[in-house]
Amino acid sequence: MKQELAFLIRQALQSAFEAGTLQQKDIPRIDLEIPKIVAHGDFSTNIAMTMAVSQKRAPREIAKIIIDHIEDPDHLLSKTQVAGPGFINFFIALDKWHEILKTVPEEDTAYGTSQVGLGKRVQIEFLSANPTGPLHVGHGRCAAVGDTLSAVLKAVGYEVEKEYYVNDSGRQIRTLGESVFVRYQQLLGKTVDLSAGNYQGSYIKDLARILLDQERERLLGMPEEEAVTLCARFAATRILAGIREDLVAFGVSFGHWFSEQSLYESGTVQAVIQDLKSQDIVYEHDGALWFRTKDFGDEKDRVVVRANGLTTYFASDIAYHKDKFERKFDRIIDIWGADHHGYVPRVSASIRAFGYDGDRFQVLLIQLVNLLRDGKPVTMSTRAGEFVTLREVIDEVGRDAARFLFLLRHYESPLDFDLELAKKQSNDNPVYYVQYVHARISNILKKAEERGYREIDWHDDFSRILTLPEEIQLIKLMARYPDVVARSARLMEPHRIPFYMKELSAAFHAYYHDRNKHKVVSDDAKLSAARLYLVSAIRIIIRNGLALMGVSAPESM
RNA sequence: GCGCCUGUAGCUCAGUUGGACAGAGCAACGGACUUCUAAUCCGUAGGUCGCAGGUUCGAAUCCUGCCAGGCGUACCA
Repeated sequence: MKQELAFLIRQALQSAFEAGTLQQKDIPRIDLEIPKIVAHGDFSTNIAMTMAVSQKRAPREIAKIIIDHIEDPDHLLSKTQVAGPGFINFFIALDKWHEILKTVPEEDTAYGTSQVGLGKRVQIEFLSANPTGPLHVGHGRCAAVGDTLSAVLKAVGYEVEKEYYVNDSGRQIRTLGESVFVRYQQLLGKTVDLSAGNYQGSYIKDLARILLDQERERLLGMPEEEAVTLCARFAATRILAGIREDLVAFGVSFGHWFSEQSLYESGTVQAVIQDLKSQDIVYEHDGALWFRTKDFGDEKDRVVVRANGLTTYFASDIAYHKDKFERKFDRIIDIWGADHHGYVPRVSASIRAFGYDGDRFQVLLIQLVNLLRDGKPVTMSTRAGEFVTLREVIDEVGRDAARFLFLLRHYESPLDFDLELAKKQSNDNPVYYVQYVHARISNILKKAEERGYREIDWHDDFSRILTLPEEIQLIKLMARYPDVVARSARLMEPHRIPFYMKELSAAFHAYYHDRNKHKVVSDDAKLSAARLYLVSAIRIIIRNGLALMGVSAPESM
């Protein structure tokens, strides 16, 4: 509809140019927005004002000329007007809105989807929590945002691949192994203590106990190095399995799990370093091997191989991102916690150093979650073992509420997550407000079915029946949904979905509530059919939107 | 010090790429259940959009400088 209107305006400009009523210029970009005030029409454009300078004429004059040149063979518009300093307001003909209502149940689960992604392949890597401890609340936000963004991108026609990068190599894994080995020895009566750098959480003890059951005292007879390696591998595998279970409970699935260790085992990291050497992108200094990231936009050069011969985390990340590009994605999106933001320039630099198009790579930085309990901050640290797990949150608050709450904020804003509040609020939580719409409509449809109304097909009479301002308002809101999804995808802002859902829900609840004025199922069969069609369409959008968020749509509550 | 993010109603937050008188939920106050489910609805009240300049027809939005908070600034991951 917006596109149709933009097309009409473009044609009007063209014909004004040809008629000489406006000076021939390039046709500018046409911005159409939905005015806040109903009296300002369904769409509004500031085109006349932006053209005022180049045309050297008053905006209102230009607006008038454009309107005079608009040809509208399909009768899309019912009214146009020049307003304020030079806005052109457009009023869409009523039956055009009804045409959109008609399409909602026809398109059903596809309503809201589009093809703007053109089938391009996008890879989205998110969460990627180290397998050194269970997922905690902060991870929940990344998981919810990443998963919903994936769904949104898929809805607008991208081919989306979700990936989890498993940091199963390096020092933190070794530390994990050491921690477990200490606990294991303690269980066997040895007097060894955890060092400050070790993982303190009680889950380490649990892992040691399971290990003891499996291996008995076998590890004591091994060289320590070997025992720690065994502990590390055992623990990481076990923890990763737990993470997968938590993600199942949270409703998040990944198409690919990419192991950091595999980059070493296949020799990829070493090959990449050789490659860098031959291209003179790295140099030696103080015994270490440095990447010339500064030449590619980073503030300074970065170490790839330390003086002690060990590679840095950056080394495998270079190899990893090179691998991503070699997998020929059109777009590569990384979602990281904001505490990693200093890392962005060096990864981007490494990508450009290989000659890849840096614009195809984007990083979304999710601001951190501040966990509160009764308004007081709870400090979280995986290492110190002080954290609230995602699993606990799912169990206490529920998956639907948790996902909704995580999405209800722009990802660039820090999020205060108060556990007690989340539980207390569970009754006036926005997620129930939206789900309640689905339940209410489901109930109406059930009742209607008892009275003989089955699947209702569109009838052209409906556009003459559904004419109450509230009904038109609802239809206009429904018509906006595909735009909301497209916009959410383009800006990579999943929070737009729940905000829209709340708005649509509010409009429905208000409509539903005034049952004296417009009860859906009444004695008037035609009217009932039309309104049943309307509410069915609303239910479809609620269901589709909740699906994008990974939130269930209950039949009853 | 430098870099990234944030600052909008008492609280939690939106704000359609610079538009018309700044919006919602919660909290406060006053109302609505003989129902297609009140997990709902209607109304009242509440703002110097952190501060100060600048850009222009027009700024919460863009630029500059301050102020405040968070995060980062390793041959850690």
